[in-house]
Amino acid sequence: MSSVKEVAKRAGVSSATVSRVLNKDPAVKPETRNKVLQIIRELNYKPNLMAKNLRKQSSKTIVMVLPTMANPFFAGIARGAQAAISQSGYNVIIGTTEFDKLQLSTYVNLLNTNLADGLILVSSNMPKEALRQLAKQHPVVLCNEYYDDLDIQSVSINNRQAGYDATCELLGRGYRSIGYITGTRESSSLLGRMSGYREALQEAGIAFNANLVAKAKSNYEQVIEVVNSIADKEKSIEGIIANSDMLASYILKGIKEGEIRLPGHVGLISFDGTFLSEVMNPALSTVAQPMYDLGFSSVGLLLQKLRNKPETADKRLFLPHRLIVRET
Amino acid sequence: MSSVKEVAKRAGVSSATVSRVLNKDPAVKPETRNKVLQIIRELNYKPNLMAKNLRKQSSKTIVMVLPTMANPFFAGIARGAQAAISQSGYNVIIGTTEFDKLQLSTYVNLLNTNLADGLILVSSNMPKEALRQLAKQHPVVLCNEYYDDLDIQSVSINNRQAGYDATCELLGRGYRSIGYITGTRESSSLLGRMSGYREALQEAGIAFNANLVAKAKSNYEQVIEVVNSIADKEKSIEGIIANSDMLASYILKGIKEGEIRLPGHVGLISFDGTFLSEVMNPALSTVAQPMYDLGFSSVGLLLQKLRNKPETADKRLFLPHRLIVRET
DNA sequence: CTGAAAGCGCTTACAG
DNA sequence: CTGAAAGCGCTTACAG
Repeated sequence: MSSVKEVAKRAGVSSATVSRVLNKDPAVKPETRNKVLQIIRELNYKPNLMAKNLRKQSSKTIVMVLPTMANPFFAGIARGAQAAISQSGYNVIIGTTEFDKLQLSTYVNLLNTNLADGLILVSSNMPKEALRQLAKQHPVVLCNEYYDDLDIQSVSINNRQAGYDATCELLGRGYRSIGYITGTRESSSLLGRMSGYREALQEAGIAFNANLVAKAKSNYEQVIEVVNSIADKEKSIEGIIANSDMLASYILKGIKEGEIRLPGHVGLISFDGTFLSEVMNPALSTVAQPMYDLGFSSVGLLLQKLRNKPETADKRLFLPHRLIVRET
Repeated sequence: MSSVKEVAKRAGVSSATVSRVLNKDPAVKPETRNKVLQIIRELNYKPNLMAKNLRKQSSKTIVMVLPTMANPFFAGIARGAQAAISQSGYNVIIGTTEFDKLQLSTYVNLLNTNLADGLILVSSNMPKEALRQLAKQHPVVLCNEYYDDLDIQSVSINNRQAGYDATCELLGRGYRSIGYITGTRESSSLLGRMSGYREALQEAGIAFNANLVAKAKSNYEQVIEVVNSIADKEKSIEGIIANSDMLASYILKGIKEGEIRLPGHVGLISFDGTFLSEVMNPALSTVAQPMYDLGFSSVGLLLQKLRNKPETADKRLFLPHRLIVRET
């Protein structure tokens, strides 16, 4: 493995000059530059970026932490992130917590040990205080979640509006008893959607009914159980909003298998708009999120921070969602 | 940000001693160690791993390159990889090529610039010669693919056997005209499966019919077109093997939408066994691959190489697959 | 058991 | 336009 030193020796110049050529310093005389470039080619020299990064005090690496890759929604966000980073000169370490709180510290440690320059937290349920502390010390961008009282840049859809839109669709079909199935995580996005849900109900003159709302872990058995328990309590249920395509796909399967006992036809709208929603039978009505753009923008905003560009005015970036009505 | 130097000063010792404490050198006197550890806690000192890695000439990072996260099969492999790396002291950069050949060089460059120590190529279609060169210079592990004449460690299922098993299942139902739909990529895994397919046909006394085999890009329209073109040529088609759950899900959708014109009922078996196969309606029969273990083992083998452990005897690790017969 | 010194491979302020 | 020297923050062979 050759080094600047070796290139320098062979080119008859100093290491400083080689470094200048490498960094496209225009001050270098053309002849010198060409000589150096030729030697670089001859030796097939590649700079050691660990050394460069140490010297420059930057790892040129960012971290994106997602709950899991098992949900295509998050996989879509990761794709957007990859695309955004690809020509930037940065690398991205994509990590998942798999819903295990301990894991997050692993990734935060990358910041503390100078292995990463910034962090994107996707659908993180990190406590607000911890988040505040973290963002004080390192560049952080939130994806999908946001806190009005925290000065952290975020990217997401307008969840209140999205919840409102989904509910209105079901109300528009004449349904008055509408359930809401969520995952087990408390989150600002869920709160937003729930407030839109309540708002739409209120406008329709329907009282909020806590019996119609329930949490389920993201596995088939739990979802079946939870939907049945709602249906048992509220025989008149006509519609269900599922907080993700994954949840909705389990519900659909449960209905088909006869394991979910619903009183009759029930309208179903989910969130995310992954390919799952297209491919299911019946095809899912869903509030599509711009997964790719969510990931892409998150990276864009973080890079902007890292490069000390003047920040965009808004601390919160809202990307448009889109209600897609299909068969459910 | 504090450094070993600062810790050393405050603890009244040299940097060397601080470093020894950090690295759990047993030679350090207990009193000294405790004093140092106390200062480390007081200052909340975290070592700069860029510096450490430069000195140790290892990035403690590996790269896993996958075709895309959009396919849950690859997402499953990534999950296994994450799990395997988590307690290892290494980090993994997970990259996707999104079927763009140029992208791969980005990740290979991480090796050349000392930003990564080793590489896992998942379902890579890198040309064999390039692969040989690469593996000469860097630790490489292949996942899903393998080359008998290349001395590179690999992890995969036994694709010949898997193709054989899938075909036998359809033959066992009495079908004699069985199609095979693949993606557009040439690969050793596909060749393996095809040879199992042909072997099973031959054993059943059925001549191989090239009209029944076709490639499609992984998008709905292409799959519809390709399946229809086979069905047009071979009116008697009774069974289809799809090279992935993704392909099969498009076929199912095409049938349901009436866009695929099949002569009658057709048996369908896919590969992978992602959650898609469970959740589709009808539920897919599939040759399940141990996604998680494929990712996990790939990382395990690469770490073994990096740590200079004596390598396991076999260059090829075959993990078991499992035929799951559901509704299709 | 511990320290002084060298060095990993870069970059850059300074001097000329 | 270019070089000598210092330094990023660690680790380790050597000496004592």
